Amino acid sequence: MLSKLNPPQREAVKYLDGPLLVLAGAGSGKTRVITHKIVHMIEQCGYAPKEIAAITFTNKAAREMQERVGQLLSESPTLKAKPGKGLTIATFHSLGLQMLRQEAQSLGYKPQFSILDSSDSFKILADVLATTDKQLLKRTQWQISKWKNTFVTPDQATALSSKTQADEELTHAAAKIYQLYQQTLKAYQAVDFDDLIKLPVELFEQHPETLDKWQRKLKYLLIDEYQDTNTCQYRLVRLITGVEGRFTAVGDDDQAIYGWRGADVENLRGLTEDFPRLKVIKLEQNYRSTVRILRSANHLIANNPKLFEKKLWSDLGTGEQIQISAARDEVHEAEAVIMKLLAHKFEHRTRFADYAILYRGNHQARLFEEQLRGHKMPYTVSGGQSFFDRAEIKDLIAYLRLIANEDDDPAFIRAATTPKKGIGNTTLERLGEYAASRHVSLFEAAFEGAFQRLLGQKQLDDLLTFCNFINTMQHRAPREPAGDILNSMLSAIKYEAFLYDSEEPRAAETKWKNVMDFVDWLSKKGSSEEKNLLELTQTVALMSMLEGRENGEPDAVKLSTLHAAKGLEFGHVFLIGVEEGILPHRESVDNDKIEEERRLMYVGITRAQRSLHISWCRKRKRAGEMEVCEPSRFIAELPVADIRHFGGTATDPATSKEHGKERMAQIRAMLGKI
DNA sequence: TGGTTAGTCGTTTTT
DNA sequence: CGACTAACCA
Repeated sequence: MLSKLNPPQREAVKYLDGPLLVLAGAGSGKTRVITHKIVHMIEQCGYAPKEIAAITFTNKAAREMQERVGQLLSESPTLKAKPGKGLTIATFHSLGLQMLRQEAQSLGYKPQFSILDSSDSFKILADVLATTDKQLLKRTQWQISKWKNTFVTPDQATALSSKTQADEELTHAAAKIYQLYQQTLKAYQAVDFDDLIKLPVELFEQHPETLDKWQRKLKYLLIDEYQDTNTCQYRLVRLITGVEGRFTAVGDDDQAIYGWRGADVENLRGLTEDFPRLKVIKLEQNYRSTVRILRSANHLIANNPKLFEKKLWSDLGTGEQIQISAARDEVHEAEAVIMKLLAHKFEHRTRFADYAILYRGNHQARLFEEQLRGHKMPYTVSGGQSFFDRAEIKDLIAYLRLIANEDDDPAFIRAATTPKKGIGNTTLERLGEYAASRHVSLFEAAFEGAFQRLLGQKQLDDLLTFCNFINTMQHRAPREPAGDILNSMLSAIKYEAFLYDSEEPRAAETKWKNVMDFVDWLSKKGSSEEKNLLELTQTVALMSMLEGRENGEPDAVKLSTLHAAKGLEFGHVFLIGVEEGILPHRESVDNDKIEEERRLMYVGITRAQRSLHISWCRKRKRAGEMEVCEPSRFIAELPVADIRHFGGTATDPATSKEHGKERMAQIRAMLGKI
């Protein structure tokens, strides 16, 4: 097995004498190192699968790694009998969830606590702050998250704020809100994403015996995308792997693109200080891209200060020049890119799946989706939570959350009111007031006689019908298959009829299809992992549907944000909207975040194996108004010899129209022949 | 209580 | 331009 690796890769796989940091440039085979190391440890070094945990950054990466390890294990001649069962391959968040679920009691939570996504916690904050000021709410949310990730308690936050002057009042207010927010979460028996990492850390620091238990359980950690680790996650790693540092961290400082989420590249440097015995291995051979693509990437990233010196090289041939096209506006850009893609596909006899269209912000996908649909081309959009953000899915999840955890008031409110079932604002307001005065959940309050006397007969009947329904589901959930319960729940609440009542037929149809997809996916997951509905509910909060749907469309053009594309590779990449204000994003330009934007561009470029097309618009519609755009400064940072402009450059707009037309006609003619 | 309508508001990236 | 909200009627 090791013969398939190059010398530094092999060294990284075999090294188990102490903490190891693998600095792996883009496309240098870092996943390969992790997967082979896992198998090597099981096969050659006597590790049991359940003693190893590999931590990835996204669910997608986790699933991919799971597959690759499974593949390697099944090929292994010595391990025929032993499957990789018990092996942990998970994101930080789902590992945290696993720990939290088992240790919930010692933190004052029940095991079936709810997990809130950022929009849930946003709503809670809006409630607590009693404001609709989005800016303020966003800032507060960000501040609280930052406090959580640096282990500042509400009390400490209050003390801290008195030292500063400028936004003392603001910070002080935020500290107060922080406290209320935490109390609210506890009352709902809910945790937010930050808590999933933070609470295990606190637990381990306060209960050495629990830490000891987990240290003995997880003997070795492999961490992917280490440059994206935040301080909290790093602390968790240090706790689990102990002073000996039983871990391999794999990362690339040039691909650090999650600084805004609290990830700190300093954690990479911190490793060398915290673990003096740290061994560093560099992987510098790129197995992915042509020389031109790689040279462009290197040339660009050379404008950033270096943390670790490394020189990536490739022997995959020079390859084509990088094409840089200017489009008249964003509609033309989408049109031109799709045309170009079709022509390219025809010319090179490739598959749809060989192409990716990458962009900075999710909304940029829309026009391209329209074009792709118009041309009947198969495509998939990856962009994280979009599926779970859909109203119809959130509706169902609200029911699931309430069934699993009756203290979850936000879920109660959503489920009680969608679809409408005669429970209106007045009823809920009274219920809320009563529940608050008695310090119980909405669900519990509904059953109390003192409250029931406050309602009219019809209101009470409607409310109790709903609560009794939830009660029934709570009893059935642990016993029956997830799929059965979901289906009977859907018919009980008449969800399909509700959709067709309140939507256009077409919209209702797609929504209902989404619901059915969701149900299918959950029931499959339930039976394959032998989990009941209650257990599934928590994991659902951490999933993005992407993985469930990807299987459906084997040969499709991939649309993805640059963030979501990290770790993936594509034969041919279109990098779109490469303009000032978008690729170095407006907000980042002011805030000293240019370097991270450059790394984002770097990530985009290095996704490409064979060809790269960059496009930008001379004009773009923004909030209904046409706005003049400039090409991104990053385009000027590419090596001149490796790029070729189409449709003119920033300083040379004259040729654009003629050339564009000519090129378009060419492409149309070519397509006509098919 | 629930649906409709006329205004307002604002667009990074994700677990 | 479109998504989301707050006041307004049935």
